[in-house]
Amino acid sequence: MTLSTSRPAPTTPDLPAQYDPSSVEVPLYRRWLAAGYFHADEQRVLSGERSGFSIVLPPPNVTGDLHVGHALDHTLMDILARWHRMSGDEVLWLPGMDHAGIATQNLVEKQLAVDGKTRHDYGRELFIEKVWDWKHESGGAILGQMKRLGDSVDWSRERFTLDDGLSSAVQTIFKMMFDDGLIYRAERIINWCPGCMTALSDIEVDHSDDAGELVSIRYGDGDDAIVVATTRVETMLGDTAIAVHPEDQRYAHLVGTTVALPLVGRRIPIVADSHVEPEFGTGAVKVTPAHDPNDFEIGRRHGLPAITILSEEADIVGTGTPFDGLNRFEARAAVKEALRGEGRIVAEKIPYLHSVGHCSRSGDVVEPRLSLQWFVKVAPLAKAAGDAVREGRTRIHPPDLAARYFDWVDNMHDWTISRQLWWGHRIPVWYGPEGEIRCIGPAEEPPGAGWTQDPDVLDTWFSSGLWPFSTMGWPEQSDTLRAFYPTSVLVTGYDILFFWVARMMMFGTYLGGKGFGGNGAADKGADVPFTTVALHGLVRDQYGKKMSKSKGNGVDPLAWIEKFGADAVRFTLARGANPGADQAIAEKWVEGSRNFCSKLFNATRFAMMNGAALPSEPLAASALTPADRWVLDRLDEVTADTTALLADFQFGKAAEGLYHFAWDEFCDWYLELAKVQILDGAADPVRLATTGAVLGTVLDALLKLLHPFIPFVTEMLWTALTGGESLVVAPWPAVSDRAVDTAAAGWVADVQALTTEIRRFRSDQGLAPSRKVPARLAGGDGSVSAFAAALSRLTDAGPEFAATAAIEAALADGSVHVELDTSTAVDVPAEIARLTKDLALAHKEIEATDSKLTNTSFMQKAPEHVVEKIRARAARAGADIERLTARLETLKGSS
RNA sequence: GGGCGAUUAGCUCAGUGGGAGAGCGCUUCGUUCACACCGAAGAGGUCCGGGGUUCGAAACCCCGAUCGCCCACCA
Repeated sequence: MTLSTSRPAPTTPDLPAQYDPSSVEVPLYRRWLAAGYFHADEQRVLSGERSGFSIVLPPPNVTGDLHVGHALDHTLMDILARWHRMSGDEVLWLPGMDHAGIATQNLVEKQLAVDGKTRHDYGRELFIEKVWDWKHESGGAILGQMKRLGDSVDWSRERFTLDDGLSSAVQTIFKMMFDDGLIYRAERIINWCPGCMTALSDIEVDHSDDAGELVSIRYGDGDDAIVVATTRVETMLGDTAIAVHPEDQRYAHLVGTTVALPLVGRRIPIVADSHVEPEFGTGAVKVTPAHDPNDFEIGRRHGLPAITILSEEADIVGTGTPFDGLNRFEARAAVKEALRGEGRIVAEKIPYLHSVGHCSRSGDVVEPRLSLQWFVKVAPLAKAAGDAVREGRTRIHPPDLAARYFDWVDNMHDWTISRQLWWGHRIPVWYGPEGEIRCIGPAEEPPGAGWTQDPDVLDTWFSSGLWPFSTMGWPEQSDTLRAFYPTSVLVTGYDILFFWVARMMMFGTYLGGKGFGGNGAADKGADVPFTTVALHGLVRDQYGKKMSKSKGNGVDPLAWIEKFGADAVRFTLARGANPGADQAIAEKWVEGSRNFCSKLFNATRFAMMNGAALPSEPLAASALTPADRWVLDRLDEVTADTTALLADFQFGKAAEGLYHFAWDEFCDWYLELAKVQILDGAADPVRLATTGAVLGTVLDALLKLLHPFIPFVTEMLWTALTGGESLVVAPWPAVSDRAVDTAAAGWVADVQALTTEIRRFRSDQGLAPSRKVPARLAGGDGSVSAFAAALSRLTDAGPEFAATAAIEAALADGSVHVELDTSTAVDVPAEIARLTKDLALAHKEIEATDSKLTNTSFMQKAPEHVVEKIRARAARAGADIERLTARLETLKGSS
């Protein structure tokens, strides 16, 4: 359509002709930083001026790069942070990094290996210096990438898990737990990674079903012979017993006797233990207490010795056999060969799929190994962590994922926290000359000569488990803790519910139970580290497949940011984020989000060219057209919906709702109707001004609502539109107290329905769009003139087309209808076919509604609004049939 | 071995008791000045299968199938 040239000369807004995110986003972020918008002020909270809202960023590994999972995680956190900031909360979003013990040490060791060196060539002190050097040079690339994404974190509070303050927190809580008997040292079977040469906790072990070979070996001879099966043949060198079930009659006569261990010659007892399942295999099992957790327990019950036969490198050691020095896999073959030589292999090459543990870092097969390590006694801590969720002090969202959490906290084994590494928090325990042990707090002096500190460091998750409060200054009493602890919400993927969330809950509830460490800080509600956990899913590729390096289907979010803008990447991720559910992403979808940003840009620019501006005084209801009232009502609904959805962490639905309002309603209909009003308004300054004010009002609120999702483009447009300082600190839109105008909504619905019908008619008839189709209104009262004007603009109706046949489209009240003139070149057979099809559909609809309306049980039980809806459907279908039949007869008559 | 989730248009997914939806893709038409990163009109689905509850089921219950994920010390 064409706007009249008689309207006032458009003002050219201070906006470029086309939106280019790359030239806008980086400077905008710099401006935000310079203005200090992201800085949190404790005093505003402590004084009661504002409510505090806090999030700690899940610290990325210092070795890490921004991957698409981070981009999702960060986008959702930023949406919450920006939304709360606009809502008037004092927001603290605290960033930082994790030292990532094994990962980082491995990485630096690999660099040393290039020069043929190992960490031992440097020694502990120098090696750690080298890691720090690396950290300062190339670590933390992700922090720069976060800026590119637009994260509104408070950079002045950036923390690192090895910072002095955090180290002090680690040492403090270690000593507290040590003194409480919750940390102990013991010789246990632990997961040992021969590649990394360190102990691992359960969660650092990935299990996979590997194909193995089950080998049956005969121990003893003659009547005393007993056959056992194993997949780890080499461990027989460390056997110290054979176990059978106590009620297994087959072996009852052997229990209490001994048998010679093949190849070694030691005599080992046959014991009865109910752990053995008589139905499995031969019902007899070899017992290797030093290299199998079950066997260790059996050994303990029966007082069996544990003989270690594997070194830290997983080589056979100390057996006094020729196998000493072989690695475990060589030994497996060699021992089997030797046993075969003695005729002791009863069966072999039996394929057996069984679960094998692999180091999550190096991939090496983990070896269960008896070892002296430090442990956290988990049961009491896990109980408290579980209760906090059971009692609702911490809510898990979505709630069904709480089941997984309980599964974990209710079944966790004691946690191996010592690591045979150098990079990390060194265990604050010293050993004295007389075998004494002393745990040293951060304020204490280390003991003097003759004492040595434990060489091991703590599991990385020990320090990251303290993250919510260690970053806020604990164990010192701090205003930050008082203002912002416990944190408001923890946002993370459900995949680290066990790894991280549960550990933070354990430490947080432990401290909470002790009055938060007894220092009086954050005394209210500080019994949990966060009040809500909002879990999102994993990002997958466009076919729903998990992204991985080996599959080559991983994506680089930065490449997309460069190509389409950070807003586009953020909006795509937000749109796909349904609580706890995985989502797929593809470049095409990012492109779609970019298009949305462009659409928003063009719409705003156009509106500004046509006088869009914030009204200086409230809109006068009397000056508003039905279209105005409709769009303002819809804006209220969208504002209320968006706010409610964000409060419920329904990011995807919130984004979706804004997308459709902005594009399908505001751009597609209101802007088109506004053109009509501007055209008419050329002679009516009040109408012109009102339209500009409505455009300004809607855009102002829409840009605010979208700002948390797409902060850059909205900021640029909003400052241009309103001259305001920044959306970052602009107030979140409120729902107006204006009553919803249902008549206006009906008016617009009618315009939409009729417009669509007329367009379809033209399309079906193959009429060129350049050809005018007249749409004349018949009936109705005076208010119809505005309707007619709107309709004629939207459909390009014109006078050139003379009328004969008519399609009657009834309005809701039936008082107005539209006549289309179709005398020229109508494709009669095609039109008849279309009408016949529509008629059939209408009849089907009548059947469906009739069957309900004549159904007495339905009429008795169905709620009134449902019945009303069905009556309306029936009425509409009835009218359709009448109209379609009439037109069909006309057409048939003319052909 | 235990637990959880999914199955809706070609693809990715919303919809959880009352007329089958969105984005992308596809077909046709259109560069009349906000936007071709656009507009208009369309095509396309026995809502995995089978039972049940209900006036009414894509939705609730049961059984089954397929896929996926998590946990797990069965030699």
